Amino acid sequence: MRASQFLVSTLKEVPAEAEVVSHRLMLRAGLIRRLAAGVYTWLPTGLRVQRKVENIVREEMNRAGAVEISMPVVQPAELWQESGRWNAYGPELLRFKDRHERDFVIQPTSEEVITDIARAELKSYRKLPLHLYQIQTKFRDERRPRFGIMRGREFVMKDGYSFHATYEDLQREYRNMYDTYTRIFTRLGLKFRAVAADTGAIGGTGSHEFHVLADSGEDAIAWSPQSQYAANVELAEALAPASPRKPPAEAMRKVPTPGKKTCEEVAALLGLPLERTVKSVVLAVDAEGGAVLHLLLVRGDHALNEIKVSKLPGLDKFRFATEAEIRSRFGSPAGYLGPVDLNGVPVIADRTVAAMSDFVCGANEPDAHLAGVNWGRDLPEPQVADIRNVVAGDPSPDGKGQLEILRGIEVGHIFQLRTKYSEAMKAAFLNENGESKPFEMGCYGIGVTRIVAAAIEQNHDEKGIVFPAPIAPFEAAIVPIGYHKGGPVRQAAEQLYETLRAAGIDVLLDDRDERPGVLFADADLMGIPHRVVLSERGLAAGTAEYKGRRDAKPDDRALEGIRALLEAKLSA
RNA sequence: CGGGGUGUAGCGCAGCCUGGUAGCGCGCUUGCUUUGGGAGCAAGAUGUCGCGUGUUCAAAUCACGCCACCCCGACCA
Repeated sequence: MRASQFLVSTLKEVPAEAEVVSHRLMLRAGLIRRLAAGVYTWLPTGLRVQRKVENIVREEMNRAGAVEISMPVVQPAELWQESGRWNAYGPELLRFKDRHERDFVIQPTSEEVITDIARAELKSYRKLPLHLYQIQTKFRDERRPRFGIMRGREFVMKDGYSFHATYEDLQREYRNMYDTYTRIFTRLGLKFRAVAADTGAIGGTGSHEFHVLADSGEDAIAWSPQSQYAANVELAEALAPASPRKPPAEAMRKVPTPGKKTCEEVAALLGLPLERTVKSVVLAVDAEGGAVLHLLLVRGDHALNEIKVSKLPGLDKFRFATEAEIRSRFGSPAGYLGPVDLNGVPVIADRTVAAMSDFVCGANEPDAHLAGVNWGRDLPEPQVADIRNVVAGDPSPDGKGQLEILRGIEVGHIFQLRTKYSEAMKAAFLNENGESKPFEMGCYGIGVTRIVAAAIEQNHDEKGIVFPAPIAPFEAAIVPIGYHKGGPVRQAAEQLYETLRAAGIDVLLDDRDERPGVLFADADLMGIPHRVVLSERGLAAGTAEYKGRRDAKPDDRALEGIRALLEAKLSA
């Protein structure tokens, strides 16, 4: 591609709308332009990147035996009513009426349509298994679109759905997809990790997320360097401390703590480490006859895990208690609450808290805390559960090593749906015995457009994007200095351009009539991985200058060897 | 949806407090010079000051309403 015939639309200054680095760089490098909140035009440079991601995904899906299909973006409401998601999905599902006042949606995913296809086309076990996928525009009317393409409302997703006669066969395909996703993200040139995940609202049993690692990622991943263990922090189990609880060493006493409401403030006032304090969180469960309050305890430096809490019996529909509820039940404002003398409020202590002795907690009266508190002696032994997020240094749940915490951006998710949709939509096949059975289903998603943003979050520097070669808009750039003067530079540039194109290299010839600084800056900003500079000076010596995007300094190379050099770099 | 903030040229911003014919930088156009890291000089073009209503002789500026967008919290690829 010649830059003069392309649209290189770079920005020196950053539009004020962008806060996160990938969003800023995507705007500056001319990959995208905003059209509405969470809705973006993909400019030619950006679309090249998106297509390269798509093609790798498509190749690997095909290689894995999946078959491409294309389902409508606009789907009739009837199917969604049939699956129950018309009511269950909420306002993120974009709905509208056509001219006949019939209800339609824009697909956020396509379980309904694919299940409808399956029940019509897959009537016999002889047609199973089958895995159908599409790479398609999705729309989710997010509460708050943000971070540019990372959490847009319109985005491109690869969504695949597999149909099986047995659970065993679903599990086989699930492992197949796990391996396929691993190959895809490896080929994309990204640092990533597959983690065990919560199944969330989609339901089903097994589930893994694939995260691109980046410090700016929204998700926290717990993993053990000593083993294969990796899980979303939402899910990772916090084991009970290995050492038993120490016997009481202090007497329980009330200490004045005026105005000190947080564990941090109380620990600082008393000169104690935060690990000696206990944080009290009041949850409410609405029931007939009024809300029932529960007191949950985690160590002062730990955080409550709401997903774990919601899995406790009776707490699946919890909410945080209001200040008024707390005052009337505890006789104290929030900030001074504790588990001692509670007259009947159920207490659930985290495993770590249950193993603490001589700890500090609220006294259930304003401006006072209790110190030297001990289970058994000062208050009854509590109900114990795992209700906190793991932190770095916790023992790995598989018993091997200590956990570390990584930040990640979720770009893929695989689920075993089982028969959730096939039963709801009466999608069944006849087995060998002539019996009608609901399909065992799996579903598998990859956020194609999000991958572009995640790749940039993971790979950038002060000059701009540093794309992995497999998804860069161009694999290499030829930057001729003085192209418009004609002469040997122009001639050599044209010749090299043809040579590289003939070798199958996706190269940009920057033939724009700009000063060298502009050309260099743009090539860096767009993240083109390899750059070849041609100048009169170099050509006189038979050399061109090569620089990799991550290299600190350029190298002079024989002009003749540039093609072989790039081929070697690109196949590495 | 709750909380905070911003809307002035394609982009980044000043002007608003204290009302009086709209500015700066970048970018864009033309010419000359320049040509190895976002050039210099000169001449230009580009604005319903987010929208509406009100106050006023006069509104970018004051008041009220609306809209859009951004940031922080609860969800997801």
